[in-house]
Amino acid sequence: MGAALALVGKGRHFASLGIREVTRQAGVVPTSFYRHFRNMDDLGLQLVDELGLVLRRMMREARANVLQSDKLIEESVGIFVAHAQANRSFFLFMAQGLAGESRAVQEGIRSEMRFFASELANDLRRLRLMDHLSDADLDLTCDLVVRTVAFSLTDLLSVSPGDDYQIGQIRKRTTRFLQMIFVGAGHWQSDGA
Amino acid sequence: MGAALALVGKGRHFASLGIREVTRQAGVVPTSFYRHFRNMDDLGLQLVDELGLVLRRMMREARANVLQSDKLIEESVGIFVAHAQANRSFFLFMAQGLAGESRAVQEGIRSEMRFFASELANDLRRLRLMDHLSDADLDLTCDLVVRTVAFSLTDLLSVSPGDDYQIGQIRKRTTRFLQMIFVGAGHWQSDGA
DNA sequence: GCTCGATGTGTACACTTGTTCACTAATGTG
DNA sequence: CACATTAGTGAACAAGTGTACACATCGAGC
Repeated sequence: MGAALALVGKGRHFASLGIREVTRQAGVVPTSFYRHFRNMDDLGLQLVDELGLVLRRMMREARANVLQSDKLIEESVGIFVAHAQANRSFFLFMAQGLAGESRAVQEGIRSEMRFFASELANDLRRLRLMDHLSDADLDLTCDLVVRTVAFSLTDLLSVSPGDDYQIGQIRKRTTRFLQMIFVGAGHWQSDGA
Repeated sequence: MGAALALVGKGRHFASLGIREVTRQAGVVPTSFYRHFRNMDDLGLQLVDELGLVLRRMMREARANVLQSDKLIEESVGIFVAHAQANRSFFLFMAQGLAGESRAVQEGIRSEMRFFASELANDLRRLRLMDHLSDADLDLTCDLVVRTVAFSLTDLLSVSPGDDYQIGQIRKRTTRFLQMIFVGAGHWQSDGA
């Protein structure tokens, strides 16, 4: 799994990886692959599981550091950007998988995103922010937020990892996106008028 | 190019296609490939160009049918969904390319999206909607709108083409996303307070 | 009518690929 | 200690891959 991630990190697309290629990168003979996975899709699914752990770690850190609700959005985006850089390959895999070849991987990533959105909704409820929104509308908002952040991933991962200026730009832009969404949510009336 | 699109439409990922595979689908001998393209990346770039045409056609239709600004958002989303279904393979290719293997294709698609966003900004300016926004903030809004729609593509393309119920759900949800964004834009003050 | 450029064909070569099978080295439990 | 399980090995095979080269076909313009 580490070898596959490494290849993805080097710019390859997961869908184009082969068993031999992965085992070569892992410094292991091709047949060893079958000791751990039935095929590449299987490997992908297990990577999705690990991706879940990464996302949960990120959430935990966000919750710990964003208690003072002053610059809530800005801080959260900062943490996201930091994790995206620290786990570049994982997030590359995630961005690729959303439109990937394996339906199962696709569904897995989508499901991680749904989970993330629902946790965000819980947090907002607990903090008594957005109290005027119905449950459905809060879900809508959080879904939109998660999508927006996920799309920023694409920007983030397309600039070279060391380009701090561009990364800063993306962070600022993403922050403004979220601010605009929350302004919209703040003035939202459920009938949609 | 048609053959490559056909394979993408059948669920394959563009990054995993090979020259022989494409020519086989095209009913042509492998060496013929080189009469038209230098390699697969080249093919991808030419597909991006054609994708540009598809998007422009969509824009033209949207402009023609959405003059009465009553249900502007709803109608636009409807047209988008219709085109996404009519040109399924093209949009699949677009969704894949955003996190694809070829940096050039990636940049090409991103550039098409920027163009789309700037055209949208022009239209909104011309219709005198969002008149209180600065140029930069209008660009921000349109960028967010285009991203949101592009992400919906992923949802749209992951359900089977005939599943009208789910497609309707996605259309409604996307519409609400855009409405929320525009509510946010309507109450936006450029200092970001 | 002839030539030329564009398109397609057939053959060939050197690799790479997925998967199989029988075998070996290490590991931790009784 | 012996034993079973787990992870890794090496050789082998049929099939697929990218690319090169010389040759065939065909339609447009002089």
